[in-house]
Amino acid sequence: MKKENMSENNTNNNNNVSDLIEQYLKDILLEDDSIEIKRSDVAELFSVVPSQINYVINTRFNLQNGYIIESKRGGGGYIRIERVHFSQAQQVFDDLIDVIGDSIGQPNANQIIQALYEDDVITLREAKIMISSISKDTLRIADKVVENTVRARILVGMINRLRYEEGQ
Amino acid sequence: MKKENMSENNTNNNNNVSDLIEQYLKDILLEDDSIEIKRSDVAELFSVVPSQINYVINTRFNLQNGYIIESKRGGGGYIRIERVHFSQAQQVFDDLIDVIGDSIGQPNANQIIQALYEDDVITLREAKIMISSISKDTLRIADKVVENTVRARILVGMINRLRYEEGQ
DNA sequence: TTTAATTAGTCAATATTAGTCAAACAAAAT
DNA sequence: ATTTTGTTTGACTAATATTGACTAATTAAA
Repeated sequence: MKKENMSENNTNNNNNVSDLIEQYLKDILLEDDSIEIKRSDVAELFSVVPSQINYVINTRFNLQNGYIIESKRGGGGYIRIERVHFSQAQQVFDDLIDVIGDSIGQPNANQIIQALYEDDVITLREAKIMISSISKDTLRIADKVVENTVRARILVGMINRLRYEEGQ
Repeated sequence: MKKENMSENNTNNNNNVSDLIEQYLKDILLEDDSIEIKRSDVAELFSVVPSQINYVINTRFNLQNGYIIESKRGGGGYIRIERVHFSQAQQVFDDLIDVIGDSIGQPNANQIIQALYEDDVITLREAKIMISSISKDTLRIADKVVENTVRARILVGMINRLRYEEGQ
């Protein structure tokens, strides 16, 4: 992972608070793979409204950037930012997701899962779990078009989950 | 028996008393499969009102989480928390499917998957695949009622798959 | 057997967080 | 100059935790 500055400014005359908050969080993440913050604390530290923390997280700490966010509301609530490590097979995942598109039938979906298994990306048990999750009998959606749409989403969701692992 | 939570694999420094009580009870449960507490004692230990113990038990020690609760009022009353071992009892698959019914929200579904992981019925990776398959963001079904129905079917489908895998 | 004491359960009000969304504003691009 | 994109703000929403008044069950004492 590089930590180079995004294109816009190597010139540090940056009075964009969101960038400062981003840098603040990334500095802490240099120490640890995962941090927990209290939204209101960070907001106060930078004198911004709490929802700006959400903005920073949504724009700079999303999955594409290599972070997973978890949070909890209520007393003792928190936002956790965790850095993830991407697996090798990104291109394969991209291609598969491309093939799936936004609709896929059960036979094709099974083929894709089978291929992942044969490529040692997933185990046999994982393959079986995935197959059962998208089977026609499991979904039981009357409208074929909707069924294929939902199946595509589930399959893409699971494949996206294979992209990364937490921790080191 | 895993002690780390899937979503909390790091040092967790939050000030939420309910979480502390949960951890306190789970620490004791590491020794024994079943414990008996006196509600008022635990409440006093953590300086909370007694009914908060009920809150902790209801939210963290329900069947979905792999625990059975029994209690008795009156003099010498108690609350017993008993850990259920999923892998030991086919029956529990039935109970889980019963709990799921034909509709389930994402938080409850995640709890069930988490419990299956903690009881070594599924691996961490399998748990994460399952969670992503039923997540709100994956399904993206506008109608909440339909979403919960589809989620229930997917989860039941996957759990049934695990049942047939039993005994490798 | 009746009553008192001793437990746990329920439920709703309140408190404490984080999330969403769209409007206002600012900066960059055309 | 205008349009497009990114940032900041705050009103409203949602989730979770905490508290306490009231209820219910059980045992102990009168």
